[in-house]
Amino acid sequence: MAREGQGPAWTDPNCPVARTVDLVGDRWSLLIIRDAMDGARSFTDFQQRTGIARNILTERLRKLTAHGLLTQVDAPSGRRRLYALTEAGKDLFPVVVTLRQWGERHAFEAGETHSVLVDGDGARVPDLLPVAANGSPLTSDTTSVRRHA
Amino acid sequence: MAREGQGPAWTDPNCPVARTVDLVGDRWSLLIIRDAMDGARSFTDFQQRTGIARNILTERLRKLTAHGLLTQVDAPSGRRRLYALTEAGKDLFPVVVTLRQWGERHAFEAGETHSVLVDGDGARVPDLLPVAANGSPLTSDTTSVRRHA
DNA sequence: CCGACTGGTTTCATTTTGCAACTAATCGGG
DNA sequence: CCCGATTAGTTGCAAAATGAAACCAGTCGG
Repeated sequence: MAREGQGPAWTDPNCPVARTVDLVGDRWSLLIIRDAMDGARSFTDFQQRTGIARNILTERLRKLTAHGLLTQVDAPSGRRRLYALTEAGKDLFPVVVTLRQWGERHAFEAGETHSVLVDGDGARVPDLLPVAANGSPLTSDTTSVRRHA
Repeated sequence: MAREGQGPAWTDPNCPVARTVDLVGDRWSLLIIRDAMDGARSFTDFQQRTGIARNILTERLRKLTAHGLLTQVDAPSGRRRLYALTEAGKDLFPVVVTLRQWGERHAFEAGETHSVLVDGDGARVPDLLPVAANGSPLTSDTTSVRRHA
């Protein structure tokens, strides 16, 4: 692994975007999180849903666990180990939702079908949009990054 | 490259999350997008801000351009080529914001400082939270994915 | 014409990923 | 109690992605 004893080893230590990407910005982690949010619990659940190679899955589950996004819990009956999202893991929900909504808008051709996220009433979840403190919509043009708050 | 002539080659063709991750879910693409949103335009802008290897940057800029997230524009004066976000690229803003906000909440120790996203008035942008059609807050426990809408 | 700068490309070493086969522990019957 | 299936990995190896560094061509300012 890395990032242990001393050095941060972050790609860009004081940018929150970069730190998050360091933790979940690879080809599989976010799909594992997505499946966990959709009810996946066991090693084979994740393996079958994502199609990830087993050794890589092992490594990702360990990494996500090590960074506090997943925990291992003992199954109620039997001795199989199951994985569950921690609070930090569940808190990635807005990230997964915005990724999904962007994909729905831009990664499908006109006629293609795709899965849809719905609330408890079966209604489609509305698009998430950043707003200012006063409620007006924001874009990258109307915001800026202030270094080192 | 790949994903051209015929075969989809998507990791999970009918999941919008997976398609988005296929396009921008690598170590660098989202940081390039982040920097573009923060004003980066030229090859060396991106290279210096991210620290990415030059050959990889070349490849990423081409990939993002090929998929319609960036465009190349000729500079007003001189003949340098510049990159700008397309509408689809700008539309990743909510993704970058949620990644940033998650990082702020979970990827920093108590005392650490980090950059902050502010609106035109200099006020911190409020946390983005998925809500149902009726306005009530949503989590992964109160939503579900309906296959193939 | 000179030297610096920009936007790459090329080469090569290192890492990461993926596949497939193998293993160890449990589980469900019969 | 033994058999075969299932689960959760591990191991070895090949293929692909990444990174560092050197190289190169076309401006640009003087």
